[in-house]
Amino acid sequence: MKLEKVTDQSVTPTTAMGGRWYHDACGAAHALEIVGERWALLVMRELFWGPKRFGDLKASLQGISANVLTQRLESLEAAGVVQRRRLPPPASVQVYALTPWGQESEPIFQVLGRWAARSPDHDPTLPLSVSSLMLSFRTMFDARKAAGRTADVGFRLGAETFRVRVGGGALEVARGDIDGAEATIIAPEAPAIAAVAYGGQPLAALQAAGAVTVEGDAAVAGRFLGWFTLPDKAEKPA
Amino acid sequence: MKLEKVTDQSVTPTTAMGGRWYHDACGAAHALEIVGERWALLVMRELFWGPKRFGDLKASLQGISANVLTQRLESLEAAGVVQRRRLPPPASVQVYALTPWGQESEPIFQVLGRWAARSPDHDPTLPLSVSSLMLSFRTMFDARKAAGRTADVGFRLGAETFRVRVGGGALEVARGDIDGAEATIIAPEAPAIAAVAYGGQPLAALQAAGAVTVEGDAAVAGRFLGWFTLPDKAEKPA
DNA sequence: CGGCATCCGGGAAGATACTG
DNA sequence: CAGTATCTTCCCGGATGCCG
Repeated sequence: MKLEKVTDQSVTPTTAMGGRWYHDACGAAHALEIVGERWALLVMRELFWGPKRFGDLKASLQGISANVLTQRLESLEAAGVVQRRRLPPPASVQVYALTPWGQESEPIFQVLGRWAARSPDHDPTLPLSVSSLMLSFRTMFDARKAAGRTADVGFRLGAETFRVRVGGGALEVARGDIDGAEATIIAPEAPAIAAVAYGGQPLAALQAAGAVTVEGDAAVAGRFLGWFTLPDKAEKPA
Repeated sequence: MKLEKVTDQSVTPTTAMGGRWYHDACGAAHALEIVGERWALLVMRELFWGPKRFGDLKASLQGISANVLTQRLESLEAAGVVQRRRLPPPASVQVYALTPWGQESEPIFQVLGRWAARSPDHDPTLPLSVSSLMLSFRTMFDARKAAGRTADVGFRLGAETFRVRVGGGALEVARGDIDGAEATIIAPEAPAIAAVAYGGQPLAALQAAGAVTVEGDAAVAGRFLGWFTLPDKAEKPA
Protein backbone atom coordinates (compact mmCIF):
# COMPACT_ATOMS: atom_id res chain seq x y z
CA MET A 1 0.00 0.00 0.00
CA LYS A 2 1.51 3.24 -1.16
CA LEU A 3 1.51 6.55 0.59
CA GLU A 4 -0.86 9.02 -0.91
CA LYS A 5 0.77 11.67 -2.95
CA VAL A 6 1.88 14.36 -0.54
CA THR A 7 2.47 16.94 -3.19
CA ASP A 8 -1.28 17.38 -2.98
CA GLN A 9 -1.54 21.11 -2.34
CA SER A 10 -3.96 22.76 0.08
CA VAL A 11 -2.80 20.59 2.96
CA THR A 12 -1.74 22.74 5.92
CA PRO A 13 0.13 25.36 3.99
CA THR A 14 1.04 26.76 7.41
CA THR A 15 3.71 24.16 7.90
CA ALA A 16 7.14 24.56 6.46
CA MET A 17 9.33 22.00 4.71
CA GLY A 18 7.37 22.53 1.51
CA GLY A 19 4.95 19.73 2.13
CA ARG A 20 7.38 17.16 3.49
CA TRP A 21 6.31 16.12 6.94
CA TYR A 22 7.40 13.42 9.23
CA HIS A 23 3.85 12.28 10.06
CA ASP A 24 5.04 11.83 13.59
CA ALA A 25 3.42 12.90 16.84
CA CYS A 26 6.83 13.24 18.49
CA GLY A 27 7.34 16.80 19.62
CA ALA A 28 10.91 16.90 18.41
CA ALA A 29 9.76 15.85 14.95
CA HIS A 30 7.21 18.62 14.89
CA ALA A 31 9.81 21.11 16.08
CA LEU A 32 11.95 20.13 13.12
CA GLU A 33 9.04 20.75 10.79
CA ILE A 34 8.93 24.30 12.11
CA VAL A 35 12.59 25.19 12.63
CA GLY A 36 14.40 22.37 10.85
CA GLU A 37 14.78 24.09 7.53
CA ARG A 38 18.08 25.66 6.79
CA TRP A 39 18.50 29.09 8.43
CA ALA A 40 15.15 29.01 10.24
CA LEU A 41 16.56 28.71 13.73
CA LEU A 42 19.22 31.29 13.02
CA VAL A 43 16.57 33.75 11.92
CA MET A 44 14.91 33.23 15.29
CA ARG A 45 18.23 33.72 17.03
CA GLU A 46 18.73 37.07 15.35
CA LEU A 47 15.27 38.19 16.44
CA PHE A 48 15.73 36.99 19.95
CA TRP A 49 16.72 40.29 21.54
CA GLY A 50 14.12 42.33 19.75
CA PRO A 51 12.53 43.17 16.39
CA LYS A 52 14.65 43.73 13.32
CA ARG A 53 14.18 44.97 9.80
CA PHE A 54 14.68 42.76 6.80
CA GLY A 55 17.94 44.37 5.87
CA ASP A 56 19.47 44.16 9.33
CA LEU A 57 18.39 40.56 9.57
CA LYS A 58 20.03 39.78 6.26
CA ALA A 59 23.20 41.60 7.29
CA SER A 60 23.48 39.69 10.55
CA LEU A 61 22.98 36.34 8.83
CA GLN A 62 26.17 36.18 6.81
CA GLY A 63 25.52 34.09 3.73
CA ILE A 64 21.73 33.97 3.57
CA SER A 65 20.16 35.15 0.35
CA ALA A 66 17.19 37.46 0.19
CA ASN A 67 14.78 34.95 -1.25
CA VAL A 68 15.58 32.34 1.36
CA LEU A 69 15.17 34.90 4.12
CA THR A 70 11.80 35.87 2.67
CA GLN A 71 10.68 32.25 2.62
CA ARG A 72 11.82 31.60 6.18
CA LEU A 73 10.06 34.66 7.48
CA GLU A 74 6.90 33.52 5.73
CA SER A 75 7.16 30.01 7.13
CA LEU A 76 7.89 31.18 10.62
CA GLU A 77 5.07 33.68 10.47
CA ALA A 78 2.67 30.98 9.30
CA ALA A 79 3.84 28.74 12.13
CA GLY A 80 3.16 31.46 14.68
CA VAL A 81 6.78 31.97 15.66
CA VAL A 82 7.37 35.32 13.98
CA GLN A 83 5.15 38.35 13.64
CA ARG A 84 5.39 41.09 11.07
CA ARG A 85 4.87 44.51 12.57
CA ARG A 86 4.73 48.07 11.37
CA LEU A 87 6.44 50.53 13.65
CA PRO A 88 4.38 53.62 14.56
CA PRO A 89 5.09 56.84 12.64
CA PRO A 90 7.28 58.64 12.02
CA ALA A 91 9.48 55.53 11.75
CA SER A 92 6.77 53.61 9.96
CA VAL A 93 8.90 50.77 8.75
CA GLN A 94 8.14 47.10 8.82
CA VAL A 95 9.95 44.91 11.31
CA TYR A 96 9.92 41.24 12.24
CA ALA A 97 9.55 40.10 15.81
CA LEU A 98 9.22 36.86 17.70
CA THR A 99 5.80 36.06 19.09
CA PRO A 100 5.58 35.25 22.81
CA TRP A 101 5.76 31.57 21.96
CA GLY A 102 8.72 32.25 19.72
CA GLN A 103 10.44 33.91 22.66
CA GLU A 104 10.08 30.68 24.58
CA SER A 105 12.65 29.11 22.28
CA GLU A 106 15.57 30.25 24.41
CA PRO A 107 16.11 26.81 25.98
CA ILE A 108 16.47 25.39 22.48
CA PHE A 109 19.47 27.59 21.87
CA GLN A 110 20.94 26.84 25.26
CA VAL A 111 20.64 23.09 24.93
CA LEU A 112 21.78 22.94 21.33
CA GLY A 113 24.63 25.28 22.09
CA ARG A 114 25.85 23.36 25.11
CA TRP A 115 25.65 20.07 23.29
CA ALA A 116 27.35 21.26 20.11
CA ALA A 117 30.08 23.05 22.02
CA ARG A 118 31.24 19.57 22.98
CA SER A 119 31.48 18.51 19.36
CA PRO A 120 35.00 17.57 18.35
CA ASP A 121 34.45 19.68 15.25
CA HIS A 122 33.19 22.83 16.88
CA ASP A 123 35.30 25.83 16.05
CA PRO A 124 34.64 28.75 18.40
CA THR A 125 36.91 31.06 16.43
CA LEU A 126 34.47 31.39 13.54
CA PRO A 127 32.53 34.63 13.07
CA LEU A 128 29.87 35.32 15.65
CA SER A 129 26.87 37.61 15.51
CA VAL A 130 26.07 39.99 18.30
CA SER A 131 22.86 38.12 19.12
CA SER A 132 24.79 34.88 19.37
CA LEU A 133 27.28 36.40 21.74
CA MET A 134 24.52 37.59 24.04
CA LEU A 135 22.81 34.23 23.89
CA SER A 136 26.12 32.58 24.66
CA PHE A 137 26.46 34.71 27.78
CA ARG A 138 23.18 33.31 29.03
CA THR A 139 24.14 29.79 28.01
CA MET A 140 27.69 29.63 29.29
CA PHE A 141 27.37 31.80 32.38
CA ASP A 142 29.07 30.05 35.27
CA ALA A 143 27.33 31.11 38.46
CA ARG A 144 30.08 29.55 40.58
CA LYS A 145 32.68 31.87 39.14
CA ALA A 146 30.50 34.89 39.76
CA ALA A 147 29.50 33.80 43.24
CA GLY A 148 28.79 36.73 45.52
CA ARG A 149 29.46 39.27 42.81
CA THR A 150 27.36 41.63 40.77
CA ALA A 151 28.06 43.52 37.57
CA ASP A 152 26.30 45.96 35.28
CA VAL A 153 28.06 45.99 31.94
CA GLY A 154 27.22 47.77 28.72
CA PHE A 155 28.22 46.57 25.28
CA ARG A 156 28.59 48.61 22.14
CA LEU A 157 29.23 46.27 19.25
CA GLY A 158 29.15 48.04 15.95
CA ALA A 159 25.82 49.87 15.94
CA GLU A 160 24.16 47.72 18.59
CA THR A 161 24.08 48.23 22.32
CA PHE A 162 23.28 45.69 25.00
CA ARG A 163 23.19 45.78 28.74
CA VAL A 164 24.10 42.77 30.83
CA ARG A 165 23.42 42.59 34.56
CA VAL A 166 24.74 39.89 36.83
CA GLY A 167 23.50 39.35 40.35
CA GLY A 168 22.14 36.66 42.62
CA GLY A 169 23.57 33.91 40.45
CA ALA A 170 21.66 35.05 37.38
CA LEU A 171 22.56 36.95 34.24
CA GLU A 172 20.11 39.22 32.44
CA VAL A 173 20.51 40.62 28.95
CA ALA A 174 18.60 43.44 27.29
CA ARG A 175 19.08 45.30 24.08
CA GLY A 176 19.23 49.06 24.34
CA ASP A 177 20.19 51.64 26.89
CA ILE A 178 23.67 51.42 28.43
CA ASP A 179 23.74 54.68 30.37
CA GLY A 180 25.03 54.32 33.88
CA ALA A 181 26.65 50.93 33.43
CA GLU A 182 29.69 50.29 35.61
CA ALA A 183 31.72 49.48 32.54
CA THR A 184 31.13 49.62 28.81
CA ILE A 185 32.90 47.23 26.49
CA ILE A 186 33.25 48.53 22.97
CA ALA A 187 34.32 46.58 19.93
CA PRO A 188 33.59 46.73 16.22
CA GLU A 189 33.00 42.97 16.09
CA ALA A 190 31.59 40.41 18.50
CA PRO A 191 34.35 37.79 18.01
CA ALA A 192 36.86 40.03 19.80
CA ILE A 193 34.76 39.69 22.95
CA ALA A 194 34.42 35.94 22.45
CA ALA A 195 38.18 35.64 22.20
CA VAL A 196 38.43 36.97 25.73
CA ALA A 197 35.48 35.20 27.30
CA TYR A 198 36.02 31.83 25.62
CA GLY A 199 39.40 31.89 23.90
CA GLY A 200 41.57 32.64 26.89
CA GLN A 201 42.88 35.88 25.39
CA PRO A 202 43.67 38.50 28.00
CA LEU A 203 41.44 41.53 27.74
CA ALA A 204 44.51 43.73 28.02
CA ALA A 205 46.00 42.18 24.90
CA LEU A 206 42.97 43.01 22.80
CA GLN A 207 42.85 46.49 24.27
CA ALA A 208 46.47 46.97 23.32
CA ALA A 209 45.70 45.75 19.81
CA GLY A 210 42.84 48.23 19.60
CA ALA A 211 40.23 45.53 19.02
CA VAL A 212 38.41 46.28 22.28
CA THR A 213 37.92 49.46 24.25
CA VAL A 214 36.65 49.68 27.81
CA GLU A 215 35.03 52.73 29.33
CA GLY A 216 34.34 53.00 33.04
CA ASP A 217 35.54 50.41 35.52
CA ALA A 218 37.93 48.16 33.62
CA ALA A 219 38.21 45.79 36.57
CA VAL A 220 34.49 45.04 36.36
CA ALA A 221 34.78 44.39 32.63
CA GLY A 222 37.73 42.06 33.13
CA ARG A 223 36.06 40.10 35.92
CA PHE A 224 32.83 39.81 33.99
CA LEU A 225 34.55 38.29 30.97
CA GLY A 226 35.97 35.57 33.22
CA TRP A 227 32.58 34.27 34.31
CA PHE A 228 31.97 32.02 31.32
CA THR A 229 33.00 28.43 30.73
CA LEU A 230 32.82 26.36 27.59
CA PRO A 231 32.09 22.68 28.22
CA ASP A 232 34.85 20.16 27.59
CA LYS A 233 35.06 18.56 24.20
CA ALA A 234 33.74 15.05 23.81
CA GLU A 235 36.09 12.27 22.72
CA LYS A 236 36.07 11.37 19.10
CA PRO A 237 35.73 7.58 19.06
CA ALA A 238 38.04 5.40 17.03
CA MET B 1 34.10 34.72 -6.86
CA LYS B 2 32.39 31.40 -6.83
CA LEU B 3 32.44 28.86 -4.10
CA GLU B 4 34.71 25.99 -4.83
CA LYS B 5 32.93 22.90 -5.82
CA VAL B 6 31.84 21.42 -2.55
CA THR B 7 31.53 17.91 -3.85
CA ASP B 8 35.30 18.16 -3.69
CA GLN B 9 36.06 15.47 -1.19
CA SER B 10 38.69 15.85 1.52
CA VAL B 11 37.08 19.03 2.85
CA THR B 12 36.13 18.21 6.42
CA PRO B 13 34.20 15.11 5.52
CA THR B 14 33.36 14.95 9.20
CA THR B 15 30.72 17.61 8.90
CA ALA B 16 27.32 16.96 7.47
CA MET B 17 25.18 19.19 5.25
CA GLY B 18 27.19 18.18 2.23
CA GLY B 19 29.49 21.12 2.40
CA ARG B 20 27.03 23.88 3.24
CA TRP B 21 28.10 25.43 6.48
CA TYR B 22 26.97 28.44 8.36
CA HIS B 23 30.51 29.65 9.11
CA ASP B 24 29.23 30.61 12.51
CA ALA B 25 30.79 30.01 15.91
CA CYS B 26 27.35 29.90 17.52
CA GLY B 27 26.80 26.53 19.13
CA ALA B 28 23.26 26.27 17.88
CA ALA B 29 24.46 26.83 14.34
CA HIS B 30 27.01 24.07 14.70
CA ALA B 31 24.38 21.77 16.16
CA LEU B 32 22.30 22.34 13.05
CA GLU B 33 25.24 21.41 10.89
CA ILE B 34 25.33 18.08 12.68
CA VAL B 35 21.67 17.26 13.23
CA GLY B 36 19.88 19.79 11.04
CA GLU B 37 19.56 17.60 8.00
CA ARG B 38 16.29 15.94 7.41
CA TRP B 39 15.83 12.79 9.51
CA ALA B 40 19.14 13.14 11.36
CA LEU B 41 17.67 13.92 14.74
CA LEU B 42 15.03 11.26 14.36
CA VAL B 43 17.70 8.67 13.65
CA MET B 44 19.30 9.65 16.94
CA ARG B 45 15.94 9.42 18.66
CA GLU B 46 15.49 5.86 17.46
CA LEU B 47 18.92 4.91 18.75
CA PHE B 48 18.41 6.60 22.07
CA TRP B 49 17.39 3.55 24.07
CA GLY B 50 20.05 1.27 22.63
CA PRO B 51 21.68 -0.01 19.44
CA LYS B 52 19.62 -1.00 16.43
CA ARG B 53 20.16 -2.71 13.15
CA PHE B 54 19.73 -0.95 9.84
CA GLY B 55 16.49 -2.68 9.08
CA ASP B 56 14.89 -2.00 12.45
CA LEU B 57 15.95 1.60 12.20
CA LYS B 58 14.39 1.90 8.81
CA ALA B 59 11.20 0.23 10.00
CA SER B 60 10.84 2.57 12.96
CA LEU B 61 11.36 5.65 10.80
CA GLN B 62 8.24 5.53 8.70
CA GLY B 63 8.94 7.17 5.37
CA ILE B 64 12.73 7.28 5.28
CA SER B 65 14.40 5.70 2.29
CA ALA B 66 17.35 3.36 2.52
CA ASN B 67 19.82 5.64 0.81
CA VAL B 68 18.94 8.59 2.99
CA LEU B 69 19.28 6.45 6.10
CA THR B 70 22.69 5.31 4.88
CA GLN B 71 23.77 8.89 4.33
CA ARG B 72 22.56 10.04 7.74
CA LEU B 73 24.30 7.19 9.49
CA GLU B 74 27.49 8.11 7.67
CA SER B 75 27.19 11.79 8.57
CA LEU B 76 26.39 11.07 12.17
CA GLU B 77 29.22 8.61 12.42
CA ALA B 78 31.64 11.13 10.94
CA ALA B 79 30.41 13.72 13.41
CA GLY B 80 31.06 11.37 16.31
CA VAL B 81 27.42 11.00 17.28
CA VAL B 82 26.86 7.44 16.08
CA GLN B 83 29.10 4.42 16.22
CA ARG B 84 28.93 1.33 14.04
CA ARG B 85 29.42 -1.83 16.01
CA ARG B 86 29.60 -5.51 15.30
CA LEU B 87 27.87 -7.64 17.87
CA PRO B 88 29.92 -10.56 19.23
CA PRO B 89 29.22 -14.02 17.78
CA PRO B 90 27.02 -15.88 17.42
CA ALA B 91 24.86 -12.82 16.66
CA SER B 92 27.61 -11.20 14.65
CA VAL B 93 25.51 -8.58 13.02
CA GLN B 94 26.26 -4.93 12.59
CA VAL B 95 24.38 -2.42 14.71
CA TYR B 96 24.38 1.33 15.11
CA ALA B 97 24.65 2.95 18.51
CA LEU B 98 24.95 6.43 19.92
CA THR B 99 28.34 7.42 21.27
CA PRO B 100 28.49 8.73 24.85
CA TRP B 101 28.33 12.26 23.51
CA GLY B 102 25.41 11.26 21.31
CA GLN B 103 23.63 10.02 24.43
CA GLU B 104 23.95 13.48 25.89
CA SER B 105 21.44 14.71 23.35
CA GLU B 106 18.48 13.88 25.56
CA PRO B 107 17.91 17.49 26.63
CA ILE B 108 17.62 18.42 22.97
CA PHE B 109 14.60 16.15 22.61
CA GLN B 110 13.09 17.36 25.84
CA VAL B 111 13.39 21.02 25.01
CA LEU B 112 12.32 20.67 21.39
CA GLY B 113 9.45 18.46 22.43
CA ARG B 114 8.20 20.77 25.13
CA TRP B 115 8.41 23.78 22.88
CA ALA B 116 6.77 22.16 19.86
CA ALA B 117 4.00 20.65 21.96
CA ARG B 118 2.83 24.24 22.43
CA SER B 119 2.67 24.79 18.67
CA PRO B 120 -0.84 25.58 17.46
CA ASP B 121 -0.24 23.05 14.69
CA HIS B 122 1.01 20.16 16.77
CA ASP B 123 -1.10 17.05 16.32
CA PRO B 124 -0.48 14.50 19.06
CA THR B 125 -2.71 11.93 17.39
CA LEU B 126 -0.22 11.20 14.61
CA PRO B 127 1.72 7.94 14.64
CA LEU B 128 4.34 7.60 17.34
CA SER B 129 7.35 5.33 17.55
CA VAL B 130 8.10 3.36 20.67
CA SER B 131 11.30 5.34 21.27
CA SER B 132 9.35 8.56 21.04
CA LEU B 133 6.82 7.37 23.56
CA MET B 134 9.55 6.54 26.05
CA LEU B 135 11.26 9.85 25.46
CA SER B 136 7.94 11.57 25.94
CA PHE B 137 7.54 9.90 29.32
CA ARG B 138 10.78 11.47 30.43
CA THR B 139 9.85 14.80 28.90
CA MET B 140 6.29 15.14 30.10
CA PHE B 141 6.56 13.41 33.47
CA ASP B 142 4.81 15.54 36.05
CA ALA B 143 6.49 14.92 39.38
CA ARG B 144 3.71 16.76 41.22
CA LYS B 145 1.13 14.26 40.08
CA ALA B 146 3.31 11.34 41.15
CA ALA B 147 4.24 12.92 44.47
CA GLY B 148 4.93 10.32 47.13
CA ARG B 149 4.31 7.42 44.79
CA THR B 150 6.46 4.81 43.13
CA ALA B 151 5.80 2.50 40.21
CA ASP B 152 7.61 -0.22 38.31
CA VAL B 153 5.90 -0.73 34.97
CA GLY B 154 6.82 -2.93 32.05
CA PHE B 155 5.86 -2.21 28.46
CA ARG B 156 5.56 -4.67 25.62
CA LEU B 157 4.97 -2.74 22.43
CA GLY B 158 5.13 -4.94 19.40
CA ALA B 159 8.43 -6.75 19.69
CA GLU B 160 10.06 -4.25 22.06
CA THR B 161 10.06 -4.23 25.83
CA PHE B 162 10.81 -1.33 28.14
CA ARG B 163 10.83 -0.92 31.86
CA VAL B 164 9.87 2.33 33.51
CA ARG B 165 10.49 3.02 37.18
CA VAL B 166 9.12 6.01 39.03
CA GLY B 167 10.30 7.03 42.48
CA GLY B 168 11.62 10.01 44.37
CA GLY B 169 10.22 12.44 41.82
CA ALA B 170 12.19 10.89 38.97
CA LEU B 171 11.34 8.57 36.11
CA GLU B 172 13.83 6.09 34.67
CA VAL B 173 13.48 4.23 31.40
CA ALA B 174 15.44 1.22 30.19
CA ARG B 175 15.00 -1.07 27.24
CA GLY B 176 14.86 -4.76 28.03
CA ASP B 177 13.87 -7.00 30.89
CA ILE B 178 10.37 -6.55 32.32
CA ASP B 179 10.29 -9.52 34.70
CA GLY B 180 8.94 -8.69 38.09
CA ALA B 181 7.32 -5.39 37.14
CA GLU B 182 4.24 -4.49 39.18
CA ALA B 183 2.24 -4.10 35.99
CA THR B 184 2.91 -4.75 32.33
CA ILE B 185 1.17 -2.72 29.67
CA ILE B 186 0.88 -4.49 26.35
CA ALA B 187 -0.14 -2.98 23.04
CA PRO B 188 0.66 -3.64 19.41
CA GLU B 189 1.25 0.06 18.77
CA ALA B 190 2.58 2.95 20.84
CA PRO B 191 -0.17 5.45 19.94
CA ALA B 192 -2.69 3.48 21.98
CA ILE B 193 -0.66 4.27 25.09
CA ALA B 194 -0.32 7.90 24.09
CA ALA B 195 -4.08 8.14 23.73
CA VAL B 196 -4.39 7.31 27.41
CA ALA B 197 -1.46 9.31 28.77
CA TYR B 198 -1.98 12.42 26.63
CA GLY B 199 -5.31 12.11 24.88
CA GLY B 200 -7.54 11.75 27.91
CA GLN B 201 -8.81 8.35 26.84
CA PRO B 202 -9.65 6.09 29.79
CA LEU B 203 -7.41 3.05 29.97
CA ALA B 204 -10.46 0.89 30.51
CA ALA B 205 -11.91 2.00 27.17
CA LEU B 206 -8.84 0.91 25.25
CA GLN B 207 -8.72 -2.33 27.19
CA ALA B 208 -12.32 -2.96 26.24
CA ALA B 209 -11.49 -2.23 22.63
CA GLY B 210 -8.63 -4.69 22.80
CA ALA B 211 -6.03 -2.09 21.91
CA VAL B 212 -4.27 -2.38 25.26
CA THR B 213 -3.80 -5.26 27.67
CA VAL B 214 -2.59 -5.00 31.25
CA GLU B 215 -1.00 -7.79 33.21
CA GLY B 216 -0.37 -7.53 36.92
CA ASP B 217 -1.61 -4.64 39.00
CA ALA B 218 -3.96 -2.69 36.77
CA ALA B 219 -4.30 0.06 39.36
CA VAL B 220 -0.59 0.78 39.12
CA ALA B 221 -0.81 0.93 35.33
CA GLY B 222 -3.79 3.28 35.46
CA ARG B 223 -2.18 5.61 37.97
CA PHE B 224 1.08 5.65 36.07
CA LEU B 225 -0.58 6.76 32.85
CA GLY B 226 -2.04 9.74 34.68
CA TRP B 227 1.32 11.20 35.64
CA PHE B 228 1.98 13.02 32.37
CA THR B 229 0.95 16.50 31.28
CA LEU B 230 1.20 18.14 27.90
CA PRO B 231 1.92 21.87 28.01
CA ASP B 232 -0.85 24.27 27.00
CA LYS B 233 -0.99 25.40 23.41
CA ALA B 234 0.34 28.83 22.59
CA GLU B 235 -1.97 31.42 21.07
CA LYS B 236 -1.86 31.83 17.34
CA PRO B 237 -1.54 35.56 16.78
CA ALA B 238 -3.77 37.43 14.38
C1' DC C 1 18.35 -10.00 4.30
C1' DG C 2 21.61 -5.98 5.11
C1' DG C 3 23.98 -2.45 3.18
C1' DC C 4 25.60 0.30 -0.48
C1' DA C 5 25.93 2.27 -5.45
C1' DT C 6 23.46 4.41 -9.17
C1' DC C 7 19.97 6.76 -11.85
C1' DC C 8 16.03 9.85 -12.07
C1' DG C 9 12.33 13.40 -11.01
C1' DG C 10 11.00 17.12 -8.08
C1' DG C 11 11.96 20.66 -5.18
C1' DA C 12 14.69 23.52 -1.97
C1' DA C 13 18.87 26.42 -1.51
C1' DG C 14 22.06 29.84 -3.36
C1' DA C 15 23.59 33.65 -6.45
C1' DT C 16 22.41 37.33 -9.32
C1' DA C 17 19.64 40.63 -11.35
C1' DC C 18 15.76 43.33 -11.22
C1' DT C 19 11.58 46.20 -9.50
C1' DG C 20 8.60 49.33 -6.40
C1' DC D 1 15.62 49.42 1.48
C1' DA D 2 12.62 45.53 0.88
C1' DG D 3 11.76 42.36 -1.33
C1' DT D 4 10.64 39.48 -6.26
C1' DA D 5 12.13 36.87 -10.55
C1' DT D 6 15.00 33.73 -12.52
C1' DC D 7 18.45 30.48 -13.15
C1' DT D 8 21.65 26.94 -11.49
C1' DT D 9 23.15 23.68 -8.27
C1' DC D 10 22.40 20.35 -5.14
C1' DC D 11 19.58 17.59 -1.80
C1' DC D 12 15.69 14.55 -0.95
C1' DG D 13 13.12 10.53 -1.93
C1' DG D 14 11.89 6.45 -4.72
C1' DA D 15 13.32 2.56 -7.53
C1' DT D 16 16.48 -0.71 -9.03
C1' DG D 17 20.37 -3.59 -8.87
C1' DC D 18 24.80 -5.44 -6.90
C1' DC D 19 27.29 -7.94 -3.46
C1' DG D 20 28.22 -10.02 0.98
